Amino acid sequence: MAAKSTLRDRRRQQTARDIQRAALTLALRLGYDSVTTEQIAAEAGISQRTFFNYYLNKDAAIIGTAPSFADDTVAWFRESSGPLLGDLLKALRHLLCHADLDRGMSQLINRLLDEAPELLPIFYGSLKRLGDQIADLAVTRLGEDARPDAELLAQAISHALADTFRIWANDDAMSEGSIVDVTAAKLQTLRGFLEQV
Amino acid sequence: MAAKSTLRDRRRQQTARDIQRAALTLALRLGYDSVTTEQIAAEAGISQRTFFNYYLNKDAAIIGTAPSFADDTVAWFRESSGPLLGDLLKALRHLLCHADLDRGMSQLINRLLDEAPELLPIFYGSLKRLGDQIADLAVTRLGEDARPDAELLAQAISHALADTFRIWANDDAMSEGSIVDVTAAKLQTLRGFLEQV
DNA sequence: GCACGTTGATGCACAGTATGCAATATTTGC
DNA sequence: GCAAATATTGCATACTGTGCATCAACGTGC
Repeated sequence: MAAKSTLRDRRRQQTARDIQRAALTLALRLGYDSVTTEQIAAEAGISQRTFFNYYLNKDAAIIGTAPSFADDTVAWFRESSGPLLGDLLKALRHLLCHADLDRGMSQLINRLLDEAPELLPIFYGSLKRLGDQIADLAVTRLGEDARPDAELLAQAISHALADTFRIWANDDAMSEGSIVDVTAAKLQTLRGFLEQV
Repeated sequence: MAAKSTLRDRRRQQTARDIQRAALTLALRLGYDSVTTEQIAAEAGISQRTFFNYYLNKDAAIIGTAPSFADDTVAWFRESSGPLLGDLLKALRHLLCHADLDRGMSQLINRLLDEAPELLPIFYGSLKRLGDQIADLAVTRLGEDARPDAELLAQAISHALADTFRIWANDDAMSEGSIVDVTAAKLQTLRGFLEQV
């Protein structure tokens, strides 16, 4: 799952980042709608056709590619018998530990989201992939019948995580390690609301 | 906010439904990707240009237009001092009461979602509009500072509501009145998960 | 280091989405 | 009925996204 570290793969990853950076800076300068995929490709030094080899669409280029759970994390989760939410958060911790987060890029995304809130659905939608993975994990414990409930939980978690990312990106004093802690706190706030029936 | 019941508005609403029905049946018959907006327009008896006067894009035509809270519901909510979640659910009850739900159309949507799960994001995304309204309501109680938390709560509510709609559409024995009850139950299940840290 | 298989980059053609604009038809309010 | 307001439509156009064929670059086994 990790990069194979051959020249080809390193270049591939570099190009993917170049494209994302180009997309973000151009969108910040000219507005997301005004920027064309052709411009982004030009700025990244590739052809438009190659742009679509890297990202399925313009949205995806802005957000970049979300990380996935490592196989051993999944294996650990299936075996563990701790409390569900606690274990899910631990799995997230592993994920974030191995993914090397780029605060600079996150800040660009944040600035763009501030200027163009209509892009928020894209942002949250991008976390859907991660949310699906969380739901899959939860289903291994709850059983397939509970998938809708697992998805509801997973969606709440990934939403809270997305919020936390925005906080982290804008607060240099905040460590990567505390991301999941803040997410957990947000989820407890949510729990509080759900009790007020 | 409700239809002004002038000839023009009745026609407008009828055309909107015709388009949605055309979009759904064609998508079910031929597959969502294969259907073009031109085909949908033809099936609905209008021009392609008019199609885009009614819906901003192809996705929106499939989902239709989500209802909004009535002004008096909003007014009531601001004055009420009941528990937050309870009042939000009451507001939803009012909303569903006044919106005339079309089970047939909902069933079509459901069948389509079963065949093409890749459309689920569109479906949940369409509830974002409703989620935003719920968040706005909640913010009138919690204050603007708590908007991220309000949005987290609102998103959980609208997700649970969307799930419930799917159940309701496929279960003729289920009454409209019990929709919010089932939604509330789902939210309590979620609360249970959030306690398992 | 060389030849061969694999993978990536690119140009081109093309179908489809979506918007602006101007002309035309329909509805409404008076 | 008539004028103002609003809806529908055709047309031109910009842009997104895909399939396909070709060419260049890399990796591998020898």
